[in-house]
Amino acid sequence: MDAKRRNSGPPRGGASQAKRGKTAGDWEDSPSIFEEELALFEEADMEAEEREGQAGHDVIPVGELFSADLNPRWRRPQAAPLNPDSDTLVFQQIDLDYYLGAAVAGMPGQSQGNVPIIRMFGVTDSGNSVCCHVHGFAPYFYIPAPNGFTSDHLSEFKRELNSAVLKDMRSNKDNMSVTVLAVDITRKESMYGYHGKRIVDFLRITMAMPRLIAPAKRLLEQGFKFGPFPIQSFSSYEANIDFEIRFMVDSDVVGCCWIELPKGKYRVREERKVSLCQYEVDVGWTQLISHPAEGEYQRIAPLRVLSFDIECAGRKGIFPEAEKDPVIQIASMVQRQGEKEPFIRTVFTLQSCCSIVGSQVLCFTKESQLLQSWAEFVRTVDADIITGYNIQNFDLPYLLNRAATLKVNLFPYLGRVQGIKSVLRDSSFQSKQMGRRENKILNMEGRVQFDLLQVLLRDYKLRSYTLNAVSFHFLQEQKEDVQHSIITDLQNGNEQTRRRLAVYCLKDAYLPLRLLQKLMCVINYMEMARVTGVPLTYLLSRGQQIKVVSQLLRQAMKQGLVMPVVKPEGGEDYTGATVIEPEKGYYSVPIATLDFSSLYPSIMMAHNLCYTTLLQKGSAEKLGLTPEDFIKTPTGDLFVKSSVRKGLLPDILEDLLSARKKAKAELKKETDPFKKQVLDGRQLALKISANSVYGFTGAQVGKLPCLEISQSVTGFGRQMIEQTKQLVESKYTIANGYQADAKVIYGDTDSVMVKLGVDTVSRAMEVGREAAEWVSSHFTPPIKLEFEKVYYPYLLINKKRYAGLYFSSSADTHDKMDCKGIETVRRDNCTLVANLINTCLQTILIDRDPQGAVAHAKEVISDLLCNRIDISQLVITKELTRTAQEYAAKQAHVELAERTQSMFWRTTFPLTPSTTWNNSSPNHCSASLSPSWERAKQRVSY
DNA sequence: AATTGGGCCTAA
DNA sequence: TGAGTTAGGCCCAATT
Repeated sequence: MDAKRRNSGPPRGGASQAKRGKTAGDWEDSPSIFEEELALFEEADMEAEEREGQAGHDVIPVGELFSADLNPRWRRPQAAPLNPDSDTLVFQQIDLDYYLGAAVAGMPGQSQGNVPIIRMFGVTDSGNSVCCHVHGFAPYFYIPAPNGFTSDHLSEFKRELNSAVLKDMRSNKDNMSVTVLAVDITRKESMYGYHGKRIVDFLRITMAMPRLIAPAKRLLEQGFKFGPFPIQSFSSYEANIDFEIRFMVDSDVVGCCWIELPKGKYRVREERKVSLCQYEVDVGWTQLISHPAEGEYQRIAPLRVLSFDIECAGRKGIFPEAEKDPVIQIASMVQRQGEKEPFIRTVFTLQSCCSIVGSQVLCFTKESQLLQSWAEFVRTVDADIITGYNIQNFDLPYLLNRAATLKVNLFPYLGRVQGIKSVLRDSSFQSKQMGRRENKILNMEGRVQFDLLQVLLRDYKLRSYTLNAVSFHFLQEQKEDVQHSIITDLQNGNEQTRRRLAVYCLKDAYLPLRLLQKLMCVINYMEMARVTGVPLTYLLSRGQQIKVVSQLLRQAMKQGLVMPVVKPEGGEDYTGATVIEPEKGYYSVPIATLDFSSLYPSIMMAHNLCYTTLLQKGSAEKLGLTPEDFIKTPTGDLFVKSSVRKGLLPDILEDLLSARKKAKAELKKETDPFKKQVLDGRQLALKISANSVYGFTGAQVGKLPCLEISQSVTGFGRQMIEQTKQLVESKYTIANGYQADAKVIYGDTDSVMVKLGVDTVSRAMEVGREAAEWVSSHFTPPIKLEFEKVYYPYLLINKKRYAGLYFSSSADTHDKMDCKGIETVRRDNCTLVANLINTCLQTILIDRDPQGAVAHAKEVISDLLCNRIDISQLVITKELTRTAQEYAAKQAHVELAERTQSMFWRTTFPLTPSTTWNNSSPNHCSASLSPSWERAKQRVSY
């Protein structure tokens, strides 16, 4: 009955409370700033509550019972009555999926059997949640109509295909009789290749369910016979489009856009609600209005973001297992998007726990009740976005497995649809960009899982991805200091030690929120969803390709073009960019850098490179085109000019880049910091999207590879960088009256580094600007060479490896020391190496003292060899996951000894001028490793 | 002792 | 079922 006793924590009182917690054990070292922060929330809350007239919420109930009304803040604001005849419903859609269900009377579409129904979840301006069932949209795809096909053949085709699909089904558990809903003749054109605007008949085949598309496509491909036509194989178009994307493209809905349901055009569900949302409505797919993200529709609804963290009582030295080790605490924080601080801060604990000012502590005697109550809490709070750190692969799976072990049957319903169980699945995701990645997947209909770790892994290259390291890196803040090994001891202590643990747990729930805010993740992802038109969830669960496909389909639809399905066949790699042979060395003169901005997108625009403009073999002759109608790219591929037909890809790129220009201009004018963030997120999304179009065409295992485009792009790029070098070196010469002969000392892909022969940074900037403008005039717009920066001095070590002081904003002071490709920016070296090289580079570039750099390096090496450096402090290599850490720790000794010295001798010093370092015996270091080093190596070699 | 291929990570 | 591209440095280990 211990935990049933009402908790007797000290009365709320800010600092005194915090101090009291500190005396509880010897792990306490410094005062916790975080606790003071929490206390500040409390004060703000009290003021808010006085205004709102609510009861205080810092009561600490202890026991077994749980009520969803424990805290009035948990529930969403009361939803005003909605009358579909007189009220328009407007909400921001944040998640979109589909399900198969019985048709709803009065809604368009099939009425027999199960039909696909699109489901949109969202939030209104007043913070009420919405579940919107969209009816009447069915999946479809195209095939070219066979020769001689007329509308008389439609019904026979349909009947034959329908029976073929039915026969093909192994089981027909839905007892379907109609698989093919409709076949229509429609005038379309394939987007692949230019064939003289040959608009031909296509059959648009509408199926009853998305999963019937693939078999229908396969049957038509394998050879299909109907009516008087001979057996033939049909290629298919747009048969590989996700149903959600299909719907969004066709209805002009983009990710996270605002949706309006006009009065009189929708129905409200009262009794037959299936969701937990406040409003649940039905609408026909053609009745909804989708607002483009412009003007007032750029805004973001007050979404509820829930961040949580769990603690488990593991056994000594063993990673917790859900089958054996209990969940002892769950901390949750809920924040409205756009607000500065979380308005719900709560921790559920197993056994009693002293109060924590600024947060609500709920104690439970039974773990199963803790779990069930937390699930109830999630459903009550009705979060739109769920975040945390590694929740996808740890916290959520652990909770689910634990709940299953304890048979907490009401736990695994975490989504917004009643009766849908949240189930764990394994998935592996593989791409060249991110390698092979094993992930757990949990369905939570209507809530977006936004695991901060996944976001960071995708968007940031960091040395370490622990929450602690990440928080320090971005927030200059760290976790509460609690070692993993003592968590179980804290739990088994008393209500004070559990309080210590709860503060730690709360902070781990709080930090992801802070990071989300600092990095503007939600805003940036929403803007990406809006720009590319895919649902928010796709951005974290899918790759780059789907974003381009979504844009391509939208653009193609406007012009009556359809996208073929191509079977992936890996072929030869094609040639990429040129890297100009570097004139390695140290330059104590200003080096100007000229860059082609958005090189690949601008090449595609300038030369009208696209699927729709590609002239395949023999096409030019067949179509009777004259040489004025098309161009030949450096790789020998032919594309028609925009005067014949403007390409889709150039159109998309122009839209993206002009939208970016607009966003940047608005950004400059905007004063509201929140709107500024949105605009900045948008311009970033637009830039990234423009740059990924090229990659999409070159993705050989992709949705629509076209190597003619990608190799032409790189071909033009190679030609351009070469031409730029020649232009600059031919104009800026002594013969032409300049101070010296200019020399391009290096260049990579889209940039050239030029030694102009001037002595000052400001002069280099002037000449650089002028040169860039002059060179630009030799290229087709929008191709543009821009002056970007001056390096002074500049150390050019090798291809893709250099460092220099970066001057851009001012000619008097450098903005930063810029390092490319060197150990300082690589994550496969220990920090000792990175720091050492960084110091050496600073000494060389800022102090201009190469001997000083050598002296420093010698000193560190000697410290190393004489064991004056504590090796255990230097262990940082790859810490990509929690489990990788052990391995990294074991490897570090060896890496430290071996990499440091070999890297030293070979890379840095031969290039520093007038170095006297003895380079004659590169094995010197390893030969003189001390016995203790040898022993250390012995210990870790296995 | 030099060469080669794989792994890793970065530049653009 | 779905995964953007190539160029290139440097370390390591195996091979000649």
